[in-house]
Amino acid sequence: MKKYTIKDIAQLAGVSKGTIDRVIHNRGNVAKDVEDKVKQLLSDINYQPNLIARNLKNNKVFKIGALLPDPEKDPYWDVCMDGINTALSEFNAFDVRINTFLFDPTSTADFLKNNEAMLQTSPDVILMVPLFYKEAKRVLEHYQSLNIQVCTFNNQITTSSATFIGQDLYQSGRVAAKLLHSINAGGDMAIIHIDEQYKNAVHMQEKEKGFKSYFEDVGNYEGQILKCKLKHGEAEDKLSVFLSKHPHLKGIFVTNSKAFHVARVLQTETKSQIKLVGYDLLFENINHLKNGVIDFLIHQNPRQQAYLGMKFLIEHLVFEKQIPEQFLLPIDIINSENVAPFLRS
Amino acid sequence: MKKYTIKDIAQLAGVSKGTIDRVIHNRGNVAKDVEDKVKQLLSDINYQPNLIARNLKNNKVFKIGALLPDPEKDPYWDVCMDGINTALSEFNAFDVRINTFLFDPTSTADFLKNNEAMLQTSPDVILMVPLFYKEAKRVLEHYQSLNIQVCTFNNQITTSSATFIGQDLYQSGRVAAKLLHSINAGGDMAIIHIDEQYKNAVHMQEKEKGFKSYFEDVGNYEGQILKCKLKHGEAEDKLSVFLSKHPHLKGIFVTNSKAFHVARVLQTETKSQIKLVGYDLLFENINHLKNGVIDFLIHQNPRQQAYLGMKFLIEHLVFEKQIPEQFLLPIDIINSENVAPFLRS
DNA sequence: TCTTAAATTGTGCTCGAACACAGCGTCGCT
DNA sequence: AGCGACGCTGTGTTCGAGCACAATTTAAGA
Repeated sequence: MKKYTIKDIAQLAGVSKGTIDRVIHNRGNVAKDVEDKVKQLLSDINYQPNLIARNLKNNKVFKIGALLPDPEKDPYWDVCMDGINTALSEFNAFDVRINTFLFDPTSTADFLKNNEAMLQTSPDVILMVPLFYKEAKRVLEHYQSLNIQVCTFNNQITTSSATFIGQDLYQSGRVAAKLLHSINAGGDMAIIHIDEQYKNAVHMQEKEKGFKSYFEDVGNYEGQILKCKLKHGEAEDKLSVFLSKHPHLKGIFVTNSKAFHVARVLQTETKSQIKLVGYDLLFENINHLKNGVIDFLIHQNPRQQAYLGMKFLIEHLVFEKQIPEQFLLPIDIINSENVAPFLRS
Repeated sequence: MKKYTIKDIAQLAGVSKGTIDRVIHNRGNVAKDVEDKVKQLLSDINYQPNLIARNLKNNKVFKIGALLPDPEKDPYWDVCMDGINTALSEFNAFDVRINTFLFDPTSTADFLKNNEAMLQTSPDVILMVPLFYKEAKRVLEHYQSLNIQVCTFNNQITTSSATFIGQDLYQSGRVAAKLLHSINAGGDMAIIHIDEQYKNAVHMQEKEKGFKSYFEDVGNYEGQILKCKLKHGEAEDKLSVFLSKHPHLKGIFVTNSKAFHVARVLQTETKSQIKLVGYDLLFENINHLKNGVIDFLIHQNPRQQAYLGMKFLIEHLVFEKQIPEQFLLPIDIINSENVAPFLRS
């Protein structure tokens, strides 16, 4: 219960605080028997250094590098900065500085360029969205060799040792399936991938797998599970064709934040009975959620992901806390009635 | 960007650090013109004192009093201690001590007794669940007169100035309504209050109001909205009678954590088509969620409520942060597929 | 003008950890 | 014996804020 200081321990051990300090930091120049005795004492009383005092003395400016997709190019990333700033303000007692670099989420070259720029600022730790698998892998290996702690979020680079913060995508596919199953008596279901690029391929595949696995677990589900890929620009036209081909379709699962494209098409059909589940609280998605065309959205909570990443990194720097290898956020189910508080928290 | 210290400011103002300190803390004994000049300077450079150094010097032990319902009497409260301990461990760099007092959630006398005991420990700030309106109101007024900062959660005492952390109950009723509306083609709905006691009356009424308001907004909803109150002990028998009286019933909304009672009854009916929505991740509720008798649960997140309360209080003590008057948590929708991570986070 | 009280301002120590440096004893070598 | 080298230990300063107390200036009264 009582908090021991180095001075207390010095007195107990009958030596000076300098010697205790040498033992604690393994700085040598301590007689073997004294070292053993002090080490024993330290563990006996479970000595915890006063981190306040340590930080005051060290008086260090911690530098964090952030490498994120540019929200101007994709509004999905808009809220990340909020999360980062929340974490920063929680720790504004400490001198933590951040250098943010925004890359074009469609350009691997821009990713690498900004990564170089970030390296120039010689950050102590790094927060990044490893959007491009191959490039991110190499970059992460580089940081590991430099012994720089990294937190990644949104995308999991499984081969990397960097900490990952995000959702269980397979399970989120199952959540979507369960939702569509709940709100439909039965019928055909469609998994729709929109604007699929190789960078997101793994994402969408995991969700698809989870979705399918749910209906397999249900056991001889009466309807069919269809699949449809749509490319940018032609998405809405192709979708209309797809819908007319499948009149028994009862539910649609869009595997990314582009559900609003589907919603636009469904909206034109009079009295569509097709239920729609998608991802992410984009402005247009929320509008369709409120007017009833989208039934549920799954919230991936990029704000919280960025917030947690920052928090982990800062606590690591300031308190030398260990960062978990992986942190999976809960899968938030959103409908028209509970959406409001998620937009600000 | 640069961090100014008292010494820096003293130099800039051409006085000693003692004078700066007197100005900052309004301790008087400073010539008017010097005071004005220093104050101007402080605001010009937006001086932020180094809270690390302040805490080191003050070296204070902060005492928090906690007054919570006993989890042994109602398992709903089980996870509160987890939340409290999480907050405590996040701030273990500071010397924050907590004295927890558990009261019987069925006894106002026990609430008052434990409150007295807590007062004896002379806490700096207090975290409490003001379960009993009348008694809690008086207690809170007392603390206000003692100038002790209080965080309450779970129950809102609207007349009090104490901070409240919890959910928007009216809105959570709307969420339940929307969910039942989504998973049913139509039909009668029942709001079921189980074990209603005066202490929870407001709770349940708010949820009921929200639930009804949703169906009013839908506009000439085809089914009826029924209501049913069940008392402890006879709940399941009375419910069977109620169900046989209302054969067109399609959905049930249980306004507290006792949905498992309804689930037990529904389970016996072969192929029941009645959908069920309730509250809280109790063990038995989760089992029924997984076997499909309960369709959705609304998570009130008592762990998070307790965690946030502690966090607010500690940040207030340590960093002198202001605590918001009210903090409403998002309303989490839980089904069988996303329940897992909520049990530990 | 001198004395004394009051008003103002400056100095120095403290908190706990980190680390530089000084001190001291022992040993070996010439 | 004299000398440095080395191993070990103790001392003192630093970080920034807070506060007690010393020091100085100013005002007031005789």
